[in-house]
This record gives sequence, structure tokens and C-alpha cells, in this order.
Amino acid sequence: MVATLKDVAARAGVSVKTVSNVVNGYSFVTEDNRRRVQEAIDLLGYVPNIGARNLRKGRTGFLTLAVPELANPYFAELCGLVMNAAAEHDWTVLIEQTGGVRERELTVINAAHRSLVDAIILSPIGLQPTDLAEAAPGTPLVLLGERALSAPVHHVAIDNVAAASAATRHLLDLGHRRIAALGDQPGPHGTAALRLRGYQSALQAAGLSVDPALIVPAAAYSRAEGTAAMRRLLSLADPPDAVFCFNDMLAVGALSAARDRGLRVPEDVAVVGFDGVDEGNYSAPRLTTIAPDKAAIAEAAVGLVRAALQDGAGQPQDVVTPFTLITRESTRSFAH
Amino acid sequence: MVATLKDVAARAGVSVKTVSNVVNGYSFVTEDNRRRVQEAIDLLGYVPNIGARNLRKGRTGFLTLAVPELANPYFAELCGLVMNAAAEHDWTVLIEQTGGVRERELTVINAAHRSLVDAIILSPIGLQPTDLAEAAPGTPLVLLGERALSAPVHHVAIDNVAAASAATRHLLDLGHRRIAALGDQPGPHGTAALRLRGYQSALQAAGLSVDPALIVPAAAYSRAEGTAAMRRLLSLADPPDAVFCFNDMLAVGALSAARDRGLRVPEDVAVVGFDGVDEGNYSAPRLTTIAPDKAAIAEAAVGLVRAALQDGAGQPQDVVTPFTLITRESTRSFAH
DNA sequence: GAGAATCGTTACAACGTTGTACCTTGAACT
DNA sequence: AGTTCAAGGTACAACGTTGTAACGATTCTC
Repeated sequence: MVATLKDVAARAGVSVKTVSNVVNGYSFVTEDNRRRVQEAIDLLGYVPNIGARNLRKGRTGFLTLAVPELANPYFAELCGLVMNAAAEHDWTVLIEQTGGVRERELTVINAAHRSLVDAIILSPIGLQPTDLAEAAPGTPLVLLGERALSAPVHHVAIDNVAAASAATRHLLDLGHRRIAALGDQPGPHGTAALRLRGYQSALQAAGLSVDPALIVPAAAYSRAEGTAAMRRLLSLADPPDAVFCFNDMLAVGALSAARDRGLRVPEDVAVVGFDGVDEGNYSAPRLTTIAPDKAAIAEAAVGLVRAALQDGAGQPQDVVTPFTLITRESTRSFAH
Repeated sequence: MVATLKDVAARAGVSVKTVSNVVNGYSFVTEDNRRRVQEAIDLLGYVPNIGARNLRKGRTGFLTLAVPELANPYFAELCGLVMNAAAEHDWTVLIEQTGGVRERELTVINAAHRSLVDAIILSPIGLQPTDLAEAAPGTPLVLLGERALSAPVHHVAIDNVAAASAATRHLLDLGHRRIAALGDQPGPHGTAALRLRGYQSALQAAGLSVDPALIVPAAAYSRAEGTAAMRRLLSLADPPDAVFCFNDMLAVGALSAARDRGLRVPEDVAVVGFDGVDEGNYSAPRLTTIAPDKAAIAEAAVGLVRAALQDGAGQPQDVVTPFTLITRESTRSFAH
């Protein structure tokens, strides 16, 4: 059905290898042959069989990019950027959704499509440090946004502690004293733990104590969870005057909950998010947020993959990418 | 480096084919051999080479899903659902971004990774009806959300005209008379044309004339374009009292523009969106929208692929999936 | 003008897998 | 005892591609 090199060769009256040489731009082919082969290719609509090529060459031209969920715009945006960065080096990206479930993350790093991809980029959530021993040897692995694992693996991330601290300090600078942290999650190794640490250190640096009642968990980093968690905060006897949300989805949900209670943001309660998604620039009020340089993360991840494939297994790199605090209406107009 | 069937066979003391039989659960293998092979597999960490298997079997287990942009949550949500639906039938989805550019859509349908995928699901934007002649023969093609092409290709979509008409009628029922359409795009075959037709027919059915000044274009279906277009509308000498946006991103942008002008939604101007993305449930005010049943679209698309691969090239199917009008605050509290 | 160097092309093997055909073994029938 | 039969296993070829080695043809060198 589909044309192969053999078909093209037969039509052009040359050997299979000569066609292959034309396709790959190799070595020396007479102008005459090159033209005849090209005509045959166009005529038959020949397209190389990538699987066969991979089989022969060893390199596949594919990368796995595993994220918790595409429905989260942070990851959707990130996927798009990684795809672009990868395309610059002729890689195609195979996106997987893990749902943040440890078991599926394990599948990604130790087996799934191993023979089909040159490397794996994973944004882990449920993964435990010891799990990395299961990683497929020989396939470079780059972890995104997760530093606490601190295992000998390539990492790309912002400084989560510093970023969370900056967000909290921003609220402190505006005069807020009863600042909540929304989005805590179990486990000492997750992103939540790092952001919580940054939050706590900023409070302590300001001479404030940390009130456990103001640290609320979120089962998932979704808008719905943000709303639910914010409702709990607003129902406290002594509710917060500001909330640092561990991601923008939670923050959007929190804004919605505040609005439902008839509270003004930022006058009654200020809100800071984390992720810098486009959506936050259109919420009401517009969302102050920590914006990681997503393009830099994508570039760095692909760069690490390239380096790992060239040099073999060198020292695991730890790339720290920049972030900025974008102040918008959800905190800005507060006057103390 | 990576273990192959041969390595496993050597270790287990059986032939390569017997190992293959164990891996695939085929035919008759003694319990003893099966156990020994399994042990060798576990020990060596054997994983089948998918490329080689594809080469041998013809079927690849991959689908291409090409969407304009992952950053648009409608497509991000849709991708997630298609991936889930595909996973039920052991397919892995290869996501491509076309940017809505005709040339890249053409690449998708006629060449890219053709040999690597069993079928192609495309959400077209720039594609012209005649372009479908370029589609790779032998690889089933399913188009999403696009009916006007009306070529002999599988289609899955809601009834865009009816949906747009329902949205407009909703505004009419609420008493609005000066209703704008936001998001027009050139070309007689695009989604925009269908939604515009539905808008017009609803107006005419109500005995109203269509004011061309109230039909504003949008270069892209993004929040930023929605804001820009809404500004133009609000600057008219005789501005609209309601706006039907051709997608939710435009609507979110429009809400932002209205807010910047100090207008109340829906009291001063009502807004309806299209896509039913989660974000619209958290905007201020919450967005009334046409919500296509995205899960149904995903299921239908994968179902069509399955049918096409089983029956060969049968009659192209035209699947119409349901939608609902979700009324929320951006229109609801209007009293006329 | 004989040998060497270069260009252009080709046959062959191999990548890892599975379908086909065949072989072996033992048991169940006449 | 001879025949049939099925289960269990194997060897081989093939999928489409490219690297290697080798070959024929031309040109260059002294």
C-alpha cells in the first residue's frame, strides 16, 4: 500500500541504497540519478518508515514528556514550549499524562516506550527518591520542577523555596500579617514541601510565627480544590487577610470562593498565585503570581537531553531557571 | 545495552520465538518454560522494542492527534480525553501542534510520521476542502469540529450552526436586541463561518436585521484577541448590549475588556462563550457558554478510527455529538 | 600506459520482532 | 505394533531501513 524504498528504486531504475542515499543527502550521487530518484519519490509519495529507520540507526528522534495533566494550563503551556524546543533539534515529543500517580510515573521512567524514545523528561509528583533506582538505564532522564528528590538525576527547576519566599514577602511588604498557605500536600519531597518551606522562612524572617491553622491542604492543584480550601480558610474564626496559593489554579478557585462570600480582593483578602499562566492575566481581579520562565525550562530540559546523549552518562546537571514575581490587581491596590 | 529477545532466550535456554510466544501470551508453552522465560525477562528487565514490532506487524499502536494549540484549554482538555479513549484500545497518542497553519496541517495529513501511526485525528483550521486530496491514502483520517469541508472524510463535530443559534436565541430570549458576534474569521469553510451562520439565522428568525458593524473579526481565538475585539465593539457609537463570542478564550478576554471600561456583566453587556472550558466556571462573572460534550467527541473519534481500521475504507461517517447551553452569571441575572 | 586514487553504485547483512512451516515428542487410537 | 494426532518447540524469512565492504568506471599521476 505505502511506497517503500524498494518501490522507488524499481521505478527509478537504481538500487535501494542509492535511493536511501538521495533521501539522506549522503555521499556522491550523479545529478541524473538524483533527479530520477526525486521524481520517483514525488510520484509515489514516498515517506521513510520511521520505525525501520530507528531500528537500524538506534536513535529514534522521539522524546517522552510526561506531565501530571494537560488540563492544567501550566503543563499545557509547558508542553507546547518543550515541543517547540525539541523540534529545533528534530525531535518529536511523545506526551504522557501521569495524573501525578506514582505508579504511572514509575511506568514512564522504567519501561513505557523505552525502545521508542531517546530520552525521558518527567514532571514528577508522586515519585519517591528511591524510585529513581528503577529508571531505565541508558535512557537519559530529566526531571522538571522537582529538586527535593536530590538523587543523581538531571534536574531543571526554579528555586521553589526562594520563589515561595518572595511571594510571601511581597504580601508582608504590603502590610499583611495573617497570611495563609493554600495547597499543602503530604510527603517531604514534593513541590508543596518546598513552597511551604519558603513560606515559613519568609514569615520567620519577618519575626512572625507560623499558624498551622492557616496551612490548608489541597488534594489536587485544581480550581475546584482551590475553592474548597479557600472556603475552609474563610470559615475560620480568625480568617487570613492574604493567601499564598501554591499554584494559579488554586488561586483562581480561591478568587471564586472569595467572590461568593462577597469579599473584595485585595482589600479584604489578597491572593497570590504560582505558575504565571495566561489565565491569571484575565481573572477578576488579575492575579499576582510567581511566573517561572517556562521557555527557559523547556530549553534547558532539551539542552540537558542533548548533552546527555552526546557525552554519555556524565555528571547529573542541576539547572536553576529564573522566575519573576508579577504583581497585579489581586495584591497591588492594597494600601495599608 | 538494552536486553532483546535474543538475550532473554539465551538466558532461559529456549528459542527466541518461544520467548516471543510468552511475551505475547501465544499458543502452547509448558509451565516450566513460561516460568523460566519470565524469570529471565524480569532479571534482564526486558522490554519489547516497539519499533521492531511495528515493522513486523504493520500496526503501530500510535495515533496522531493534531490540534492548533495546547495553550488553548479546550484543546488541552480534548487531548486528555482522546488520550484516555485511545488508551482503552491500547493506542498511544502522538500530539502535534499545527498553530492552525494550513501548511502544517497539510504536513500532518499527508506525511508526518505516516509510517508511525495507524490513523490521524485532526482538528483543522487552515485546511481547504481541496487539500484533503493530499491526505495519505491508507491512513484513516478523522476531522474534528469541522463540518463545512464536507469532503468524503470522517467527521466528528457538534452542530455548530444549531449551537450558535441556540446561544444567540438565549440572548434574544433575555431581551437583548443589539447582539454582537465576536470572532469572525475569513474563509467560507471554517468554524467561524458556521457559528456566524447560526448567529445570523437566530437573529433573522426573531425578525431582526444583521448589523455588519456588530460582527467583529479575531485573528486568533485567544484571550488577548478577545480583549482587543471587545474594545472595538465598546467603542462603537451604538455599542451592543450583548456579545456572542465564538469561543471561551475570546469571551474571557471580552469580560476583561468590559471590566476595564467599568461595565457590568451582564447588566450593561451580556456575554456568551463557546467551548465549555473549566475556566469559564471560575471567571467573574461565571461564563454562560455552549459546552460540547468533549468526552463524546473523543470517544467518537477513536471509535471511527477503530471502525476504519477494521472495515477498511468504508463510507465516511459523519458523527454529530451533543452540546448543551450552560447558563451562568454572564447572562443569567439579566432582567429585562 | 600502468598503477593509484577517486567517484558512483551496488549487494549484503543487520537492527528486533513475529508469522509460517516444519520438526520432535509422547500419547491415544486402531 | 503401526498409525494418527496434538502439543510444544524450533529455524527461517521477512518487515524497511542503513552501514559496510566491495565492485566497476573514470580520472589522475608519474
